[in-house]
This record gives sequence, structure tokens and C-alpha cells, in this order.
Amino acid sequence: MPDDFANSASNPEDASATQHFCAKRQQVLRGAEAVFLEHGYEGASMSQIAQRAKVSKGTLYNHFENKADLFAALIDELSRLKLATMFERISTPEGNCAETLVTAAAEFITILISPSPVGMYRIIVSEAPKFPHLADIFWRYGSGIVLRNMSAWLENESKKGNLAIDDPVFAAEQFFALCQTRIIQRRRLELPVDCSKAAIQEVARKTGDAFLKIYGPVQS
Amino acid sequence: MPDDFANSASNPEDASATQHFCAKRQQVLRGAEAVFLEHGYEGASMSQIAQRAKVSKGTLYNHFENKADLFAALIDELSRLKLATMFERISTPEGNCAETLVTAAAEFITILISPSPVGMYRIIVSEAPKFPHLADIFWRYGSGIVLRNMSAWLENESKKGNLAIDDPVFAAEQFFALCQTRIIQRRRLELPVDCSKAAIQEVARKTGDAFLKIYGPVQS
Amino acid sequence: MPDDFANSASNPEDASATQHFCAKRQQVLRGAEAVFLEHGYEGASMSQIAQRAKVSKGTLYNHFENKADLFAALIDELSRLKLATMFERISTPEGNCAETLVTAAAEFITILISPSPVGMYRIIVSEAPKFPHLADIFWRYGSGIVLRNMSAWLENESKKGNLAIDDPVFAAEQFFALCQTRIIQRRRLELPVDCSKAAIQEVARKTGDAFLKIYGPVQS
Amino acid sequence: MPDDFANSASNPEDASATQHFCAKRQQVLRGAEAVFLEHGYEGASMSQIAQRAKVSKGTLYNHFENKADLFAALIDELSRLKLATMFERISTPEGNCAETLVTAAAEFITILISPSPVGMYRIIVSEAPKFPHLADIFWRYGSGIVLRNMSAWLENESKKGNLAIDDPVFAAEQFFALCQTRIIQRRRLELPVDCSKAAIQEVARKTGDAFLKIYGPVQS
DNA sequence: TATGAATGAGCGTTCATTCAT
DNA sequence: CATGAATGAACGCTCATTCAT
Repeated sequence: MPDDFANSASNPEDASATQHFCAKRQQVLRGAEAVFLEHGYEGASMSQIAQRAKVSKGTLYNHFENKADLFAALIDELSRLKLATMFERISTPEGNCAETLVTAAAEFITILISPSPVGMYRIIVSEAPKFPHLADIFWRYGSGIVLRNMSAWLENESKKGNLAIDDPVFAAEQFFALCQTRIIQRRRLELPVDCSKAAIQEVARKTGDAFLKIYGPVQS
Repeated sequence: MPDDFANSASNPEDASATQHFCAKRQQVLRGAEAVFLEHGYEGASMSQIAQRAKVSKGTLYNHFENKADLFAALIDELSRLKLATMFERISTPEGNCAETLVTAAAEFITILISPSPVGMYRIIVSEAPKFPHLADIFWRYGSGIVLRNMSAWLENESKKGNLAIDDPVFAAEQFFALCQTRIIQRRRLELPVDCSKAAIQEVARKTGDAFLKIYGPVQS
Repeated sequence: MPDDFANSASNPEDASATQHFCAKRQQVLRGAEAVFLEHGYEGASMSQIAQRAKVSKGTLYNHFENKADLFAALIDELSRLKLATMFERISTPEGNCAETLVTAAAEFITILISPSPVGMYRIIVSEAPKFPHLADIFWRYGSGIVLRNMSAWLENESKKGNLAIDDPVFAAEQFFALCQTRIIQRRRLELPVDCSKAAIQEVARKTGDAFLKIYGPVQS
Repeated sequence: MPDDFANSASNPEDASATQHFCAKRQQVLRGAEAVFLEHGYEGASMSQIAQRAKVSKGTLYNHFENKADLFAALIDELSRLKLATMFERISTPEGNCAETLVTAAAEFITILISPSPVGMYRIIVSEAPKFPHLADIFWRYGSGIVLRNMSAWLENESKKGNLAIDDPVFAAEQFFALCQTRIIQRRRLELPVDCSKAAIQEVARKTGDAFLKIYGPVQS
């Protein structure tokens, strides 16, 4: 939320993110969110969206040029606000290193298997060839944020001698790759998988353990 | 093609995979493959498919009940034949353990970023809520095969003392999660990423190294 | 049209009959009337109707849910307005009894062999298994009206001693069955038949004579 | 049945009625009967007919030029065989005059409300504008037969002094018009109506009574 | 002859988009 | 700015009919 304002203030080029705070526009976006995430881009119809948003079909076109534009605006907004906000909460760069890794892993998994990010991932992956710009935004405000935070933290821990990392960016990517073991991957495919807190905690712990073994300082 | 016969011979239960060798049916499937993988399920139209397959629209319906059925048959065929064949080639269960890991990682990455598997992943992820059965097949004949092979091999290496693994299934999943670091993940989102052989080799090497650090035998 | 208001005023419950006076809706209904009565329900196509109504195909669906709904609305409207109006004009409950019978018979025949009622009869008979509700409406606002009027009149004449009828409802039904002798029956089958005024008058006269012989007061 | 052979022998012009006694052809006609009478001419599809007849679609076209020709052949056959046979059974030209009228009326009603004649009536009425020839055949071999028989019988009874009829053809038509009172008329519209034997008997009796009152000899 | 795959026109319906109100 | 009727192209699908086997 603070990032939203900060962002629009410091990045004057993307007027698109702040455009109007018009209530009708928000209504439309909420309808679009519900319908797009449920049915995909091609599967969603402007009539459905209008109905769900409780506005007329014409109103859609007063605020957005066409279906593609509405979709882009939605993904943009969801990435910058919803996703970014979720991810900002993750890194807690103080205290015990091993515990932090496990906590961060658990939080990352928990966020990524919740309905909205799963829906966003699905639609963005499937529309990536048609809307590469959106995949870019999704990445920058989604995984990107957390990757940047994480790599900075890793670098710091490395300096403190808690970890031995030469390429913190790649290490961060590996960490998040490991986080996706089992639960996230299967959830995205709607495969049956235990998503309980305990199951998440177990994957998180194994992820932390593994990461420490890869990058833990050599003990003599 | 030879694999096709092998497959149908060893799995006599899945008549669906071999159904007809009717040429027109194959034509339709190839048209469907091109159009579905390019435009997604909803984005593909039966007319396009007929055109691409160079058959009439009616012919589509002589071989498949409806769009969903054609789609299911296509994914089924692609998973069982194309994907499975690709993945069967991976495991090389002899020789040096560290080298095998790197080689397998490189092959896995190479396969997963090639156009067809990327397209399949996109369409299956996006249609998972509507076609959960297909995600299941895709998993079983895609990652599933390689996971099973890999976990068996890991168990074996563990017995030989080359690795120290207590949960080989989870370890295999972690290995493939690590393989997806950077290249695969970005490729699926159509993000700019270096897909050169060298880049793949680097990720593969780092993946092998990391895995060995996690599960390598404790050297005293 | 004036009858329309009368109708909607006296039957405040059937909002369906008066729904919109939207011009386009009327255009659609007139196109539907032309095409349905000419080609039957299954034989009529929505494209034809749109063309005849000089509207786009989409407009059809802005006013009616689907083909069946449009058909039902048309039959409903035709029965309540056109048919009912025609039949309301029949009964002339004053003057000489024998003459009234002949006049009513002639009017009834004349109405029932005119194009619209013949077309309606054909389509309703043929679609009765699929749209029983429409046959019911057609009967209630078609023959039903005239049957009710006629049986009331017969009862009255009976009381006056001009006729000797114990079951006026059945007698009315017999009267209209007799009216259908030759001309109406053949017309509905498109068989060659003399439909001249003279021919109608002759059947009407014979019908009146016959009815009087059946129900005329016993002359001592 | 005897009429069939007699007919085809004495009327060498209508080869169409006898064409083949080929079993396949009969199979096709039985399938066509089931489907046409259930769904109407436009509502029936050649595929349905082939399926119901348990032959291939191609076979339909080996025996009949097209859909219209198959339909015409079916109606022709049904009229000449089924309908005619049913109606031949009616007239019992001996014994008491009044009783004969009531019996004939009851038989006529019973036949006309049975499924096949109702279905035929529906489809022929609705397709009369498109297939006037079929309505003609239906009339000649349906009501026509019984009308001819009845008018001959009426003329005879008239000569015997049991009835006083100057136009026996018209009288016969009136008799059958009266027979259609209530039950037949409503049945054709699928309106709720009591079709029990008792109900039929009552209408038949009233019809006989009425007819006798119209044409009974003047009692002095 | 009997078959059923192939055809492409046409079906009922929905779509994204426009525009007069 | 909000509306929702109007549009016609395109959708998934079925049709009557043909023809190689």
C-alpha cells in the first residue's frame, strides 16, 4: 500500500497505474478480476465482466479502450498492489539466519498457493506470448521484489559470515526454485496435494535445510 | 514412432493412445496441436484447426465429439508420446554420480524450454481448473516419468554410498525444482533470458553442485 | 391495436402480452410471424427472421432469449391479440336464432380459413408435443373464446325456449365441429376446395340447419 | 393389406408403392417412420433416421433420392397401408342403423386418436404447403376411404328409408366432422382430454344421436 | 449394394464493440 | 459519464448429401 503511493510519486512515467480513483473504474476492475481470473483472458466475456461489476457494457469502454486494455490494466494493478504488497511482507532480515530462511520459505509458499496468485500465474503464463509486457510486470512486482529483497539480504548475511555466497542473485533464485518443490508446482496444476500448514512448514524446513547445506559457511 | 509401438505394446490398457492410425485423424491432431499450443484452448477456433489441418470442419466432428474432446485427445497423445519419449531419454544411470546429475539437469532444462513442452505447460496450467484430468496425465507422463526414474536412481546411488538420501522422492522433486531456476521459469513467462547451451550448462552445473552439497555423503 | 389496450386493461395480470412497445421488438415479431408461419418452427431460421425483420441477428437475442422463446412470444401475441380480436367479433346475440347460427358459422369459417389462422393452426398442431403450453394458449384465446361465448348464448336461447339444450358446452363444441365440415378441414390440408363466399354460405347454412334439427325445440 | 396388392395390381401407374420389398428398404422406412412422426419433417435428421433404422447413412441414399423423397415414400406407404387398413375395418353396413352410426363413430374416434394417425395428421398438416401431394394421398387413403364407404352406406340406408339424405357425400363429411368434437380436436393439440373408452363412447353416442336427428326420417 | 468418412453450407448463439440517448 | 440496444463477424456444431471403398 505505501509502495503504491511511493511508486506513483517516484515513477511519474506510469500514469496508467494511478489514472482515476473513480469508483466506477474500481468497480469495473473488481468485476474484471473476478471474471478474468476465473475464466482466463479468452474465456472471459465483456458482458460477464459488466454483469459482475454491476455496470453497463458501455461503461467498460468509457474507462478502457478494449478488452486487451482492460486486461492489461487489471494485471498491472494486481501486480503492483496486491502481489507487491503480499511480497513486501516476507523478508524479516533480522535474527537467526536459518530460522529466517525457513520463515521466508513458508511465507512465500503460503502466498503463492493462495487463490489470487495462482490465478494470476495461470493467466499470465498462458497469455505470455500475447501480452509479454504483462509477464514482465508480473515478474517485476511479483517474484522480482522478493528476489531483490532476498538477494540483498543474502549478500548481507554473506558479509556477516553467516553464509558463503558468491552470486547472491542466483542463490536467491535457487532459494525460490526450491520453495516451489511439490506444493506450489502441484497447486498450479490443480493436482491433489497436501496444502496444510504442517505440509507447508515441512517443505519450508527442508528448503531451509537444503539452502544452508548449499550455502552454509564451511565449518572446520 | 517406434516408441509409439513400444508404448502401446507395454501398456495394453490404454487403447486411447493408439486408437486409429487413420491418416485424417492424425491430420486433425496435428492441426489441433499447432492451433491449441499457439492460441490456448479458448483462443483456438475449430475453423482455424480445420484450416490448419486442411480438412473440413465437419471432419473434426467425425473424429472427435467436440472441442473439449479434441483438446483432451491431443493433450493425452502429446503427453503419452511426445513428452514421455523426450523424458525417457534422460536418465543415464551409470558412471560418475556428479556428472550424471549435471547431464540430467542439462537435458531436463533443454527439453522443458523447447517450444512444445513450453506450449503444453502454458495451456495445461491455464486449463487446469477446467480439465484437471489433463493436468494429471501431463504430470504422470511428463515430470512424473522423470521423477520416478530419478528417485529410483537416487535410491540406488544412496545404497551405493554415493549419496545420503532418506526421502528419494522428495529429493528428486527438489532436484527438478532446482533445475527450473532462472531459465525454465523465465522462458515460461516469455521473459528475456539467455537460453544458449552455455547458459543451460551453467545452470545445470550449479544445480548439480547444489544437489551434491545437499545430499552428498558426509566427508570426514 | 385498440383491442390491445382493452385487453391489457381488462387482464392486468398478463404483462407478457404488452411487455414493451419497443419498435424493434415489434419489427422482430413481425419478421418472426412471416417466417414461422411460412416455414414452421424447425424450418424457420433465425437468419431468415432477422433478414425479414430487417434487423441484425444479434438484435433477435437482445429481445428474446432464444428461438423457442421468440416462437412462444409470437404465438402468445398472435393468440391474444390477432385471434382473440377476430373471434370477439363473431357472436351477435340478438335477433332470430336460426339466422344468428348461420351468420356465426359463416364468420367462423371465414376467419378460420384466412391465412393467419390456418398458418397458426398448422404450426401449433405440429409443435404441440414440444410446446404444449402454446397449444393451450392458442386454444384458450382462439376457439376457447368463441366456445365460451357460443355456449353462453346457447344457454340463453335455451332458457328463452328457442333451443332445447341440456349440455350447452358440448353443443357449442358440436356446432364448431360442424362448421369445420369440408372447407376448413380441406383448407388446412391445402386440398383443393371451393372457398368462395357462396360455398362458405352454403356450409354455414347446412350447419345452421343441422344444428337446429339437433337442438331445435320439439315442435308438437 | 389385401387392398395393397389389389391396388398395386390394378393401378400399374404407381410403381412407387411396390418398388422393392427389399428388407433394407423396409428397415429404412421403419426408422423414418419413428423419427419423422416424432420430430416432424424439418426436425428429423437423416443421421437419426439411419441410426434408428440401424443402417448407414449411405444406404438411405441408395433407396431414396433425398430427404424429401424418403418422406414422401413414407407418407405414401403409411397412408396406403396403415391408415387405409385401419379405416377399412370401420364400416359395418348391416344391422340397426342407429347402432351402426354409434359404432362407426367410436371406431373412427379410436383410430384417429391413436399415436400413428395423430402423428401423421400433425406432420401432414404442417408440411401441406411444401408437400401438397402428400396431403392429397393422406386424404384419399385416410378420411377419403371412410368417407366414400360411409356415403355409399348412407345412400343405401336412405334408399331403405332408414335415413332421409339428399347429399350423402356432404352428410358423410358432417358425420365425421361431428366425430371430431372434443376428443380428436383436443388430442391433436395435445390438450388434456379424457380419452377413456367411456368418454369415446359418450361422444360417439351423442354423435350418432345428433346425426339421426339431422337425417333421421321424419316421423309422423 | 452397403458403408461411413468427408464435405461445406448453414444452424442457433455469443462476441467485442459502437453509439444514440 | 452511464446506459443498453444494435451490429455483424465469428463461434461451436449439425446438416443433407457425396463418393471411394
